[in-house]
Amino acid sequence: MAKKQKSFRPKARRPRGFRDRAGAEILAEQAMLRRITAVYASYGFAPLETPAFEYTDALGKFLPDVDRPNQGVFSLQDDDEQWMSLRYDLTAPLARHVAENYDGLPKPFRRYQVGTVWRNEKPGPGRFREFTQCDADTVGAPAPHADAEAIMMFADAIEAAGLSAEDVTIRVSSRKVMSGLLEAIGLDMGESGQSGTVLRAMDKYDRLGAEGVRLLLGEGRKDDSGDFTKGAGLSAGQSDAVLAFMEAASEDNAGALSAMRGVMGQSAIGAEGADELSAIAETLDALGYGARAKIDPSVVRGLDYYTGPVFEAEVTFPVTNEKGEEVVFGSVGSGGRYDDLVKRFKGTEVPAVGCSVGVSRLLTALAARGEAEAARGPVVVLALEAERMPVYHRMAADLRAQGIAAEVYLGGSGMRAQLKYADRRGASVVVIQGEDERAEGKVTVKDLDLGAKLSQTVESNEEWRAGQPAQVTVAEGEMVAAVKRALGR
RNA sequence: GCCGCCUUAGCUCAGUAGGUUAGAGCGCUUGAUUGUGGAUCAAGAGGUCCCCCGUUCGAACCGGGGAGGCGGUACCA
Repeated sequence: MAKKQKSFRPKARRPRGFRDRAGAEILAEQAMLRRITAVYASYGFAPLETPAFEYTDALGKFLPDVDRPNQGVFSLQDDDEQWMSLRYDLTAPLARHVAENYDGLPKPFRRYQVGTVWRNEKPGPGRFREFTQCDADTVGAPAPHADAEAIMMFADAIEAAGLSAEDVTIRVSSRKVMSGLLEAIGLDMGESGQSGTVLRAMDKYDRLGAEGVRLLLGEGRKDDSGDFTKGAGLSAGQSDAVLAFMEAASEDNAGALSAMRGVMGQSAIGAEGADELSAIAETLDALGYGARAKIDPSVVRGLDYYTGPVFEAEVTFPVTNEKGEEVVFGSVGSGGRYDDLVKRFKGTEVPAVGCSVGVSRLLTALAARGEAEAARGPVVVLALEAERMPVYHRMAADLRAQGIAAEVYLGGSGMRAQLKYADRRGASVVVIQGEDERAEGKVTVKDLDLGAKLSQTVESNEEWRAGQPAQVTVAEGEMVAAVKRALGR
């Protein structure tokens, strides 16, 4: 009773792994999405939207043998007790959509989709629990040509997003050759966790190198932080085979494939995968994508719904965080073939292949290269005399009519503060009509960019005060034209 | 999940063998420079020193627990 009762104030904070975004970042993402979807559309794909929530069973995300959704998806129970989950990718909802509308859709069905997805995982550098994906998929196309097309379109999309061909490598492999490898060393793809451990170890080849992978294939490995990862427990001979397979990657796709075939021996599934990859590589080379997209057995991809070719894109330049530290930066997009996903609903096999561009990560990568464009603000019309507000609004309206973004200053501060405001908004131009101009029926148009530039050479206070070379005073009727000149239009 | 590092003003960071009013730079606000952002000068605002518990006469500083951030590692269905 002694203490003064404090009123409750919630702490203003965001949930972990989620973030606010504003201004330039949103504009950059929108621009990137426009460029990517334009590529998809040019390949003949049509847009589709699906809801953020799906029934958990439609996503296939119930924990094994338990009546609860998997960790990793955000889930809640509807008022009828049914579990719903936020989508964690755009592929599962596509499969549901296709299965639900199967008879009415043209096959192959080609759609692209932009959407937010959610993953209940630990956030990492450039990794969040809410992010945007931009996918394109072809459903009902069994031929390896569809896979080749998906890879080429994927490459085009990333290039359109702003990463040139040299900035990115696309590594291509196939679930089938991985099965072939496992078969060759006497493991069954479906059986136990061991094959999974082997695949995950392979996935780390580019990061840990041959020695690290060998440890993970065998007893296990202790990483730099001192954490121990249990290995797959393979024999030395088995590990040798896996590593030989990994080292099959080379400049030459044909060479890589023949080396992979050598390791896989008699495996039928492996041979099938290699044949498909061979066909894909042929198309990629013929169309000029060979330098960017290479056969590389170290691509694995976690998603277990892939059934055939898989691919993923990584940036080739170093990425640093805001502290300037170089950071392990994962893929900026991926894709592959998933022939069984629609089958879950329909019973019949519906082959499908697609790609997914990680827009948020691409933006992070581009930002890390310092390529964020400074966004320009609107023209700001100063409000100097309260009774003249309608006139200021008229000026702004006249500018908008010419397609120029413009706003009237609506705060309560003086001229100095208004200019400061315009400066912070990134305005290039301000329109000023104070007492003096009004008396003469004129308007002053001030070029802030030019002024800033000129100010760099100004030395003395007098010079600073004296000249305002970056502004012109014109008749009211000339205002729009003067603004256009200042904007360089 | 596991391992490591970190958490002092809006930002970047100092700081003290534990001892009354916790600092700097930048930023911000206001003013000066005959109505003007960016130069210059002056003044000012702004901090539960992440949170809780403990040790102590006394803790931002020591101990324990927790949270958050960053990085690595695992997982990523």
